[in-house]
Amino acid sequence: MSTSSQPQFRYTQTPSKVLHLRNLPWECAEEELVELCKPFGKIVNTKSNVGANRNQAFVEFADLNQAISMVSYYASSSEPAQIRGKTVYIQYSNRHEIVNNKSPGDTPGNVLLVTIEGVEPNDVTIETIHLVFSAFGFVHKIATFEKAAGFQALIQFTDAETASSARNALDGRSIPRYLLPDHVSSCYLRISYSAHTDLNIKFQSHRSRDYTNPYLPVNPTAMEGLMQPVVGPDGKKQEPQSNVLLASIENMQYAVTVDVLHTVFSAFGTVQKIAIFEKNGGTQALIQYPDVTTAAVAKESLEGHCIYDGGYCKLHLSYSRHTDLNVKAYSDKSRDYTISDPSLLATQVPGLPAAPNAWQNPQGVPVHHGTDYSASAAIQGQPPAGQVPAWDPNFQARPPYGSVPGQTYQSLTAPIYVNAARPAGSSPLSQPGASSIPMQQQQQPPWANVRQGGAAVLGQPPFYSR
DNA sequence: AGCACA
Repeated sequence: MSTSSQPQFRYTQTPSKVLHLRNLPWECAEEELVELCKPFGKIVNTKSNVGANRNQAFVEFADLNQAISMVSYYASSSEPAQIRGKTVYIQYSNRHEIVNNKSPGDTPGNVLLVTIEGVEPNDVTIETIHLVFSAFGFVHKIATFEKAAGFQALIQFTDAETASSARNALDGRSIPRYLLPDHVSSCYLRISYSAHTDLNIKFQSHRSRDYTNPYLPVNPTAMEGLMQPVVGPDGKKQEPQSNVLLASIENMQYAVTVDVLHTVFSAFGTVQKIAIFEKNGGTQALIQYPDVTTAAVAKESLEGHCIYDGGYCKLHLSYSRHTDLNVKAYSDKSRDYTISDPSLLATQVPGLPAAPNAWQNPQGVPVHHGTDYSASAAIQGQPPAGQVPAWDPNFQARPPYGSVPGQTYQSLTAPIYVNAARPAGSSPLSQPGASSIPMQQQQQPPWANVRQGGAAVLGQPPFYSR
């Protein structure tokens, strides 16, 4: 009898854009896969360290013919495909695309995000970190900070290759015992790539260093104790005030855009910058004011209130530890209103006064994480030429506020709004057609109209419904 | 040396 029950034979596999590579050398890097495969076409995705032995990988070409050309070439070649002198076996994968293979931290860059596990921040000095990572090349800058994930450091190398060698050598390893205090038994490094390319270090301090600029001033207040919690009159700890507010948005039934936040928070003063990001499955935003006083007023006025009536998009506010956000001048998740020249909006020239403190917000800065290898321009926060973001075309498509009442305008991206069609009594706070939204810009945002079926509470900040 | 669930 034939063995027809076997699922697949190698000679009957159907071609696929995705190739399955096995017998790879130990810890084969994605760069090595790309080197091997890119002569045959454009690689749009990879997945390495697959299988029990982590010695298999997948490579996806842009075009089926490119995958066919690679398989065909090595099928008839006298020299087998090799990486580090080891023969690599190549077949068509039985899938036709690599799905969601990469977390952002796997996209190589010159800056590493290092989480130091099992230690208190004081156990590992910045000098120790510098020593350990200098073994792989010149360390330009280091910024350390404490996050929910623990004690972390951003370490900037000259290039992605140097960073990669450090990551490959140190990820999962411990800092040598003799560099640690006696009471620390183990200290594991978890290393991924940061999306940053250039850290902005303001001061030499116990938490940050710029080794490219020895004349950078030493920050007297950046030493111990700057961020000690303030104790209030009731003895409770109060978080230190800041000009930057952290807003958590609860029950977000409607999209909350940068523009929505800008209008809400502009009621209390000039909003300099906004960044929206996802954290712990929820949506959060950072809103930067010029001063602490303005932020404090906004916080007190808005805490617990809803952007939309009916309990939708409820705001919870706290003070951020940030003082100056590093955000893209214009993206769907961030805005820098301090850049006034429209030509700068598109290019965000590095080194402008308005682009500081890259290191302060390693997780909050919205960054495009493309799986395409050509996406590096976006990672650097600079839109490719010719792809200058435009204002939402819906803005222009809408009639000015106060046009025919009752007329409905539908947007692809927002819930349906109806001009001034708010049911009487749904909110005692805002009057139809008498909005006092303090507009900072000429553009007419879609939500300036009142949402159908309930009064939006935009526009009269001191009286938001709870 | 033989197919991924993060």
